[in-house]
Amino acid sequence: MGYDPSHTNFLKVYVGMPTMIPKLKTIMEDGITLPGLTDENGGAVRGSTTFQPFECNVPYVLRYMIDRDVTGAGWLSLPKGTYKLRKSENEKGTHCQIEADICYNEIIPRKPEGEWSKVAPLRILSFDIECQGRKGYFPEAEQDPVIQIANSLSVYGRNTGPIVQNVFTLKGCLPIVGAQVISSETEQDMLLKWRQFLHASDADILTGYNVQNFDIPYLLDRAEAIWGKKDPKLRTFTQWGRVKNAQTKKRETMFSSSAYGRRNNTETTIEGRVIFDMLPYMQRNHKLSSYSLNSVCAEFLNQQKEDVHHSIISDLQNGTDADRHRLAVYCIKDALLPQRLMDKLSVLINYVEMARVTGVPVSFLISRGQQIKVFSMILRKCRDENLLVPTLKKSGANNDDGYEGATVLDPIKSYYEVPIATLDFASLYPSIMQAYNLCYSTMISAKDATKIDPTKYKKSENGHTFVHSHVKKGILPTILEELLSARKRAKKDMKNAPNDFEKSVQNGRQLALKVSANSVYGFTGAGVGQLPCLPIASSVTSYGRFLLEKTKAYVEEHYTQANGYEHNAQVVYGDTDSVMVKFGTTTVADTFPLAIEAAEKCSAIFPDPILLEFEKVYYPYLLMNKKRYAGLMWTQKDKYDYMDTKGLETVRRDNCALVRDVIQTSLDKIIIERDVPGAIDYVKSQIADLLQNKMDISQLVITKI
DNA sequence: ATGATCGCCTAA
DNA sequence: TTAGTTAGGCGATCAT
Ligand SMILES: Nc1ccn([C@H]2C[C@H](O)[C@@H](COP(=O)(O)OP(=O)(O)OP(=O)(O)O)O2)c(=O)n1
Repeated sequence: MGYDPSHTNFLKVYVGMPTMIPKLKTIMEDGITLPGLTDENGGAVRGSTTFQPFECNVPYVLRYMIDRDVTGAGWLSLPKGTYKLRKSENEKGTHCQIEADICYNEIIPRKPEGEWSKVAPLRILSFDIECQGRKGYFPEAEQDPVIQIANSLSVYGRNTGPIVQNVFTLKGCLPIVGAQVISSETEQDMLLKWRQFLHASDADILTGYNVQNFDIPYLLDRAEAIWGKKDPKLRTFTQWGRVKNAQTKKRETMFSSSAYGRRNNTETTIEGRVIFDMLPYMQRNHKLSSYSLNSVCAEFLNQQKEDVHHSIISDLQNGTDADRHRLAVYCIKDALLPQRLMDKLSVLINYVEMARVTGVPVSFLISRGQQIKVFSMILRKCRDENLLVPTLKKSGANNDDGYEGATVLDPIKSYYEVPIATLDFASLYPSIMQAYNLCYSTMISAKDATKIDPTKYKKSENGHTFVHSHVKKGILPTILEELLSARKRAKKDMKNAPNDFEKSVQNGRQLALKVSANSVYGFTGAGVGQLPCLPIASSVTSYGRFLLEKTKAYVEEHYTQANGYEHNAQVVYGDTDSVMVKFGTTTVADTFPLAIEAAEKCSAIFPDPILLEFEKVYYPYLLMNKKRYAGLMWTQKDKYDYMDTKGLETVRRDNCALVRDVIQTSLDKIIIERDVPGAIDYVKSQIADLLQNKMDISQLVITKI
């Protein structure tokens, strides 16, 4: 399917969902407004109340075909309404801008399941460049030219592998089996030929490994260096997109979040093509000790790549056609691998789902964080319900001292050689928000509460008041319903996965949706954010603390000898939403029925959809400290699943290999073989070896970023 | 010597 | 319009 560039030009839409809000809709009887959405709670009411409706031209709406045809996100279409227009003057004339929150997410009807890839056969171009000279980023230097560009073009949803593989080389190169070799005598010629190929390939998605921060900017900077800013050839070269005459532009951005860390990125805009770099994808979605393409491929593709050390690249380039052939083979491999990773890990399918559920363009899923997703969902729902979302004032030093979080029960540290059952709330915080209808749109002030019928609201554990869902169902609970049902689908797919690898892919998908659901709660507690509302966040955690305490008390009071059970149950540990219970039973089989019953009985005393689940038994169980334990995990009566380790050195990445290995081996001895003396002997012998310098130094290396 | 604080990473 | 949340262990470093 060809791409019609006219779609990328300006599209006429109404833009809405203003952030400058004259007055919030009053939805309660008795004239009570909902402070969660008014200026009372920090919302800024700015601007006048009367503005004319108008139309405007919005560029970039259809920038990405993947969002136009597949996710439906990326639209700015909003209902006709009254919005504020901000005018500014400059030498070119009057410039108009709408003061509006962009609703990214008009959902387009989805094609039947499984057919979308036929509807939009996305073309993926994976590429890699090779530079001569020093390792590093020196595009201006004479001696550091781009010497090769390898490409692999494939069509998503067709399991045919790459439909085109080629390599552009500077100077001659021997033919390569399965790939086209296009040689140039000058770097300029090579770059222009590559740019021509890019257009011919008409890729929807550009991928590679670290292309975002290296290959793409290097090509652009290099082009500028060899042609100079003024040369029309530079203008030609940088037209990579689908809009005629549009230059590819890059800019430096900074992104820092506690989850993803601090990152400096180069963001490049190519009209009509999404840059989807596999390196940041890997860093965000997989916890690894090394993110080199080599180790990632070893892990996920069971494939090693031949490495050409950068110090000999120059010699090879200056050598014969056969030498350059060796380089090219290596380069092609590097271009192919990211695309294969993408395929194997179902990256696009999973990200398209996430984009659809949350209503943000796919590109945001790599370049932005959780806030934009939640905000986008809020805007979407609010638009449906005719609610307005305020723009809060830039809150300088807002809520300095945070709020109280979850309880972690004091562990009774021990090595338990009896079964310990784990009872766990399913999606605790999201289900709390649903059960108690916690939302911006349902919160009322204490003063207002006195004015209405007490059957209509409930005070949370820490004193904030929310109306019941029969009065007004909250926005956030509705959003959570959707997220959790998406997660349920993912969990089902995980259960039905044909093999372990597919299972782990589905597990990643399921976990990503879980994090997004938990981020709805996190969003309300994010002091630096678009719409913080600490009363909601702290109510959620206070309910959580309450539920955990109740559960512990119920189990310990109910499962007693006085009530006719063989032993008194004891909660030995618990964290946020789980309790570890020693029922006093000695076999896994005896523990199951008790645990199942306990979970059911507890669930019954809590409102829907709060659900306490019996998930697993640990037997044996080594409880070291808060957030540090290990145990053999049983989800079925007859055989254990694997050893589950939490918080111990073996699952941390800030240790040297020796520490990890020694602890892993001793844990194996203690928990699987149940040989404590053996473990002690082993550790002693290892220490002796260490003190006598018998250890390999590589075992002691701590790798830091 | 010893307790407070910081950096890092993880559990939830 | 950059950035979900709190709790908490453990080793290193600082302040006394
Ligand atoms: N990244 C996370 C993980 C957890 N939590 C909070 C909200 C969760 O509801 C609660 C319990 O976390 P769990 O890891 O047990 O996960 P859930 O209960 O949400 O899901 P499930 O137990 O169904 O896997 O802790 C959070 O805010 N952010």
